[in-house]
Amino acid sequence: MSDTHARATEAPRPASAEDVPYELIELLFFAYRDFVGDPDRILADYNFGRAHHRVLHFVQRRPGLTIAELLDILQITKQSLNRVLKELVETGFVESRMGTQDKRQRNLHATTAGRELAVRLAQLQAKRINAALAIVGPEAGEVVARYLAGLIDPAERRKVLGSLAGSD
Amino acid sequence: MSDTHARATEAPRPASAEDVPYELIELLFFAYRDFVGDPDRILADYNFGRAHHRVLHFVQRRPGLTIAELLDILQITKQSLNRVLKELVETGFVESRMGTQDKRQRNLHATTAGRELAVRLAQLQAKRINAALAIVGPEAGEVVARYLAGLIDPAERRKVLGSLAGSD
DNA sequence: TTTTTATGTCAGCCATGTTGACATATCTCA
DNA sequence: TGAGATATGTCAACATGGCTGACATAAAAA
Repeated sequence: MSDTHARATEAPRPASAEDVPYELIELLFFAYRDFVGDPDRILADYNFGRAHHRVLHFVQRRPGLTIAELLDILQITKQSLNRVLKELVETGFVESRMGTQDKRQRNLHATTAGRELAVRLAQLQAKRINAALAIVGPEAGEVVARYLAGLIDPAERRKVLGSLAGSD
Repeated sequence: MSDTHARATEAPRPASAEDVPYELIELLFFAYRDFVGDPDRILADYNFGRAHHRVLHFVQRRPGLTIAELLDILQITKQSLNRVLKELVETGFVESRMGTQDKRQRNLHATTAGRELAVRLAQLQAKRINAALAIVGPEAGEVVARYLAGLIDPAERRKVLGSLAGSD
């Protein structure tokens, strides 16, 4: 892909003038748009939005998660988190228990209802993911996972991958 | 991965109870989060947000795009689009010309400044994408592209893929 | 005991999505 | 030609989910 079509009279390489993978950039946009679109419709029935979904998802996947850990995952402010978390607790989808070791901390858990909703949403997304996998071939899962991991900030990557493996 | 560990006494399959690819679901979240994070910092210097970026990007990639086509791509309302588009036009990054065939239409074009900004942002994202590609191996690009295409709504897919090819 | 840490909360702002209503110019069709 | 459909623009109001800054409390740590 580098020197395939030598351009007439040009410098060794204009840094990265035009090896921009526009196709992947746009596919990522379209794919993500539809990927998060599925749950949105269901969440609307509960008067929840995407923010609620993200919180519920990670609480369900990482039982006992603390507020600080959740903030680190979502990379939003505690005020933003609190708004949706409070609603999830008040409506009985998430439980917030005082930490046993450190009583300042809160350990978050999905309730039965929370678990059910989270799983329902995850299955919806799974359907789409597995359909895509069926098109490309199942061996693509591994490749795509490593590719997506490669898109994560290098500084974050180790931590994220560790938390993925741990909760699996 | 299907029947590897046969479960003792269970029905043929509970529909899709637990073959949920949580790893991919979460990787998609983290990857997209960081992928759109890069441009955000630059856009802030221009008092632009993500919405401006998306508009500028597609206008630059599809010169002469009409309002209706852009709305179809972004899947937002014309009021939402108009707010950011107006700003892009007023600040000289996008030009809106009356259609030649159909004078009701507007054909959108990036100005020189608009093109420069769009390319700069695309190169930033390209850096990340190419870094990920370098990790997985260049042959992954093809696989990932087909996978991401598979995530797009089937009803939309043909149209989207057509527009990608056309603008390449 | 003082300080730091983990969390909660109030108040207000901003960006970007939404709906609904309505205006204008232009095109199309009977 | 005249009626209706179409493409766009715009006003107003509202919802969601980010943000900053300030301040409060309880518990841990120094």
